[in-house]
Amino acid sequence: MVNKTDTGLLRNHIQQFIALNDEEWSLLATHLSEKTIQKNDFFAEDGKTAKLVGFLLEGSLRQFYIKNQEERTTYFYFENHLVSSYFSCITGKPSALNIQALADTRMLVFNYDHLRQLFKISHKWETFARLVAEYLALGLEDRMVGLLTLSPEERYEQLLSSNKQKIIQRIPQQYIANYLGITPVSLSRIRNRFLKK
Amino acid sequence: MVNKTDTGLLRNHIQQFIALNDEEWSLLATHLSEKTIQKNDFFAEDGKTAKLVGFLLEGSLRQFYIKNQEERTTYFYFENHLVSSYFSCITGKPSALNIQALADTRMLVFNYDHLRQLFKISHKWETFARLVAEYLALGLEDRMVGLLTLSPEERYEQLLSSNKQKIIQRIPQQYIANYLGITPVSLSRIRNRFLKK
DNA sequence: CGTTCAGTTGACTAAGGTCAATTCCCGTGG
DNA sequence: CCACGGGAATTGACCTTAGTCAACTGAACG
Repeated sequence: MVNKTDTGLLRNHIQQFIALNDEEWSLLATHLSEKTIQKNDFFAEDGKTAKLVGFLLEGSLRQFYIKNQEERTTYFYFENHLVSSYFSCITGKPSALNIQALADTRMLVFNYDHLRQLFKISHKWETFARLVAEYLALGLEDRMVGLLTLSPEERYEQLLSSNKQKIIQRIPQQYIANYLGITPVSLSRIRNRFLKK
Repeated sequence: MVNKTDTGLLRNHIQQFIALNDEEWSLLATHLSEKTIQKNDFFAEDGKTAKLVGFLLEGSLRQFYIKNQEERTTYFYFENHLVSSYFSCITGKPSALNIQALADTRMLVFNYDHLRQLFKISHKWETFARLVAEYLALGLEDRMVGLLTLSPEERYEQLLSSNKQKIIQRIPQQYIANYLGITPVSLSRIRNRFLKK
């Protein structure tokens, strides 16, 4: 059911945060399973409590909130990254956000509650959880500062020159606009202005 | 030098995150000292590596970035809260932000490196560090979603109806405007529109 | 070929930014 | 007690840019 190549990718990913021997790794590895999501189906949905953490093997996902019937995209996920409705997992409350597959998607999944057990009994897994939270906070800070200090046009230019080329290459323009906090129409104009420079 | 009432406040604050017995507490308590900062002086400064974590006893501080010679306020600190240039502490790199006293300020301080030692040897302090990071990430997510989904006017209304009354009451309007991502002139107009409703 | 949906373009509107003048508030010194 | 100075906040005039709505284009697909 779960193949060794895939679990190896996840292990490598986690080992960017902490060093693991086989025994420590098996604490999580024995609880992995595989999950596929069809394009446009949801990994997490507004109002539902999310329990699963995923590790993306193939495909991509889009994370968004809904405010006044409008979507606001906050994140894109690609291969080799962990995916979760983080705040629902750690608080146990219903998710306020949606995570939807932009393409047919394959992932390894485990239950966050199991991870929670692990970091109660294992200092090392607790360290992992800390580092993930710190990593997340760093990313959020970055995004917040961008929204606070840059105009939509500057945010687009920053995206172009960032290491997030995957977003430019693989995400439809309307979602990129949404991610930048503007309408698709405005993004089109910004691109137009930008070409003329 | 450090009085028991003050350290008690910090212990209470930390115990909102984790339970501590006297021995565990003393691991940190023995490394506390007091620090005062005059109004307009800095607790952390752009370009300098920050090592200290503070616990605010009296006063208030403002945290801001500087982009194109303009300040962008991201946070206000009040009594009974931890203060630090978090990302400088955890990464060891120079701080990108400034933390400046808005009034004469008194705090307890300890060195982040000491805390880092603690969570290497103590699972419980590691848990504390995780919970702080999670708390921070939650707050940042909230702020980011606000910037992405609300207009400046809506952000101001949200601030009014939030549990952040201290900001309204104690922070000069120009800094509030900056925190909302707008100019003082615009905030003044928004307030004016708001009164007429 | 049509159908559909993403992206572009045009005309108009709304809201915040900019710059400058004015008012308000508060503390200081005569 | 009043006059003055300085900083914060307000107000007015004008500018810039994103939003809205609608029409149009173009590529993908059956």
